[in-house]
Amino acid sequence: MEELIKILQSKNIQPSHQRIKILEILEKNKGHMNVNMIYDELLKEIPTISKTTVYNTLSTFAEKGLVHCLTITPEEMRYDYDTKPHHHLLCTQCGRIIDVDVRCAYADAMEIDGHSIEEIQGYFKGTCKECLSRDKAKH
Amino acid sequence: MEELIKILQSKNIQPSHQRIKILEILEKNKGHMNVNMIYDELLKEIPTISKTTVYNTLSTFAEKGLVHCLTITPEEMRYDYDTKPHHHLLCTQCGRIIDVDVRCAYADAMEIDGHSIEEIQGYFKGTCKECLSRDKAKH
DNA sequence: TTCCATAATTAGAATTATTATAGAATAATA
DNA sequence: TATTATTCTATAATAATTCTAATTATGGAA
Repeated sequence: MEELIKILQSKNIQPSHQRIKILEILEKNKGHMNVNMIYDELLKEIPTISKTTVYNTLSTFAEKGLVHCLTITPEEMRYDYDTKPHHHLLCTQCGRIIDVDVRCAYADAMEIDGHSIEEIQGYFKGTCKECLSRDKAKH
Repeated sequence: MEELIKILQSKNIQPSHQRIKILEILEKNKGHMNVNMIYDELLKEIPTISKTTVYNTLSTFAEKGLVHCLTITPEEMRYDYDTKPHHHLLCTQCGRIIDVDVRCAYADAMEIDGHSIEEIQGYFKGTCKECLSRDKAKH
């Protein structure tokens, strides 16, 4: 709790009740949640929470570098609390988004072809190993 | 014209009037068009074209491997007629999506961490060199 | 050519993520 | 306490995409 507040303050974000709870959810469910997942979790603790607040808070978090926005699934935004450079696999069978630790030559590059780089997004579409072995078991 | 038909047939796509015109537009405007850009171009030639047809056709093209879908701009899908592996830069200033020819170690990989890979998407967010030099000129 | 079956196209409605807006609640400050 | 700024909420607006049902085009067979 105290730690969460410190994290917010270190990023110049005023630690409101809602923001602390949203950060807490991101800490717990290290994953790639979308707004609805976060909203549903929040409802358990703050029944009056508004979805707009979730959107606003996540925008603020993204601006201040507390989360990364993932545009992987075309229909919705995902939020990644892990801001270290890494890639993702979107499993086309089970729909999960899985971290992939690739050694990307451009991970720390500041420019490429004369363009300046602020952010790298890399992801794969395919079938995750769990789905692969489940498929195999069927034969 | 004949060539466009051959391209469609080689991918097992029936060459209808609409599909040929859409392919023609993709050939001409090698870029990363969204549905509205394609739709607006089409209107000049087929005033009765339906936006649903554009969506359906592009889905078909993507299924058959004629185009790649780019989920870079969060608000809309982009379609890339260049299906050779390459990356993209989204310029946060002018909004353009620019091809970036990176030598990615995973470009031809079939699997990673035990997951099987069907598709790779890599892109950068930053400022393109044109915007950079325009900014410099101002000082 | 004419008929038939199938696939493609169309228009409009439905869905859904996200943003905009404006008022209410809360916190900060003096 | 009074004032002010910030945050939060509910609702409406926007816009991309999908769904649906009816219409039209297409290719093959008689």
